[in-house]
Amino acid sequence: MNTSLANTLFMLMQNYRVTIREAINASELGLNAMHVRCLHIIASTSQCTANDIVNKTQRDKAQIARLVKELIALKLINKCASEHDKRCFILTFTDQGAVLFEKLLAAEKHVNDQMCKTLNPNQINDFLNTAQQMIKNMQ
Amino acid sequence: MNTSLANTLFMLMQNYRVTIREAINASELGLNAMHVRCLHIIASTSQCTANDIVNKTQRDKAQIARLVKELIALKLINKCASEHDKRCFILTFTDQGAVLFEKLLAAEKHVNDQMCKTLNPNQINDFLNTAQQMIKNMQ
DNA sequence: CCCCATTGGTTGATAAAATCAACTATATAG
DNA sequence: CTATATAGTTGATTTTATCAACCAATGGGG
Repeated sequence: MNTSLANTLFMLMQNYRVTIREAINASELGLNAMHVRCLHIIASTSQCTANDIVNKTQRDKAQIARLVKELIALKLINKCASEHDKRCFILTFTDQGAVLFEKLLAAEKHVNDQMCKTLNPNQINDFLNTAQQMIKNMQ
Repeated sequence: MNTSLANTLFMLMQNYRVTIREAINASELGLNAMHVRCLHIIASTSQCTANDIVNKTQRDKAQIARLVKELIALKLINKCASEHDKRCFILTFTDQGAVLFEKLLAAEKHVNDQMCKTLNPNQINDFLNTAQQMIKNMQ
C-alpha cells in the first residue's frame, strides 16, 4: 500500500494528540501543545534558553518568545539572565511549574500505558527502533 | 523511558511533514497539508461530500467548506449536487486534479521509499501492526 | 582597541489556520 | 404538517505562525 504508512502515522498522531489533550486537561490551564513541548525542552535541557527551544522545535523565534512570555505569565517558569552571556536568559521551572510538569509527565505516562497496553516490551522496542531509523532515513 | 515514545512520534511526524512538503512542493501550487488530506479523502471515498471530510478529519465544517472552495477555485475538484439529497454536493476530481493527485501520490511514494530504505518488509509490517494496535488502544 | 558581522531576544504588523455562531435549504421522523 | 436533524455557507473572531525591523551583547579580525 502506497499511503498506508503515512495514513497510519497521521491517524496515530491525531489519536495521540486527542488522548493526551484529554489526559492532561491542559486547556483548562491555558496550555496548548506548544507550551507543553516548551516545558519538556526546558526540563530536558540544562541551562535552557529561548534559543534552545527555537532550535529544537524549528519554530519562529517570535512565536517562542511569546510562548515563553505566556509560561512566565502563568508563573510556570522563570527567566534569569545568564552570567556568561548577557543576551541569554536561562529558563527554569518555578516550584509551581515543577509541580505541574510532574503532573504532565504522569498524565503522559498514563496515555503511554494505555497506548501500549496490548504490546509487549519487544514490540515497543522494535517500534521505536524502526521509527528512529525512519527519522534517520529522512535526514 | 517515559516520554521517548511520544518524542519519537513527534520527531517522526515533524520529519515526515517537512520531507513530504519538500517532496510534493505543494506550496507553489497553493496547497497546504489540509488541502492534501482533503484530496486523499476525496480520492478514497466514493461519492465524497464535504461532510465526509468533516467526519474523517474531525475539523470544523467551516474550515472544510473553505478548503473545498479553494480546491474548486484551483480547478482541482468539482462539486455537483447529489440526485438523492439536494443538500449534498458530491466532490470529484477534475482532469487537472486527477493529474495533480497522481503526482502527489508519486511524491508520497518517493518519500515513503526514502523513509523505509533501510527497512525490510517485515520490519515495515511489524511497525504498521504495532501502530494500528496503538491506535486501537486509544479508542 | 575598535569596528562590524553575528547572535539572542523582543515587538508590531500581518498572514494563515481554526473555531464559533447564525443562517438557508433540504430531509425525515412522528 | 410540524418539528427536528442534517448539509453546507458565511461573517466575525480567535488562535497560531511568520515576517521584518529593531536593540543589546558578543567576539573575531584588522
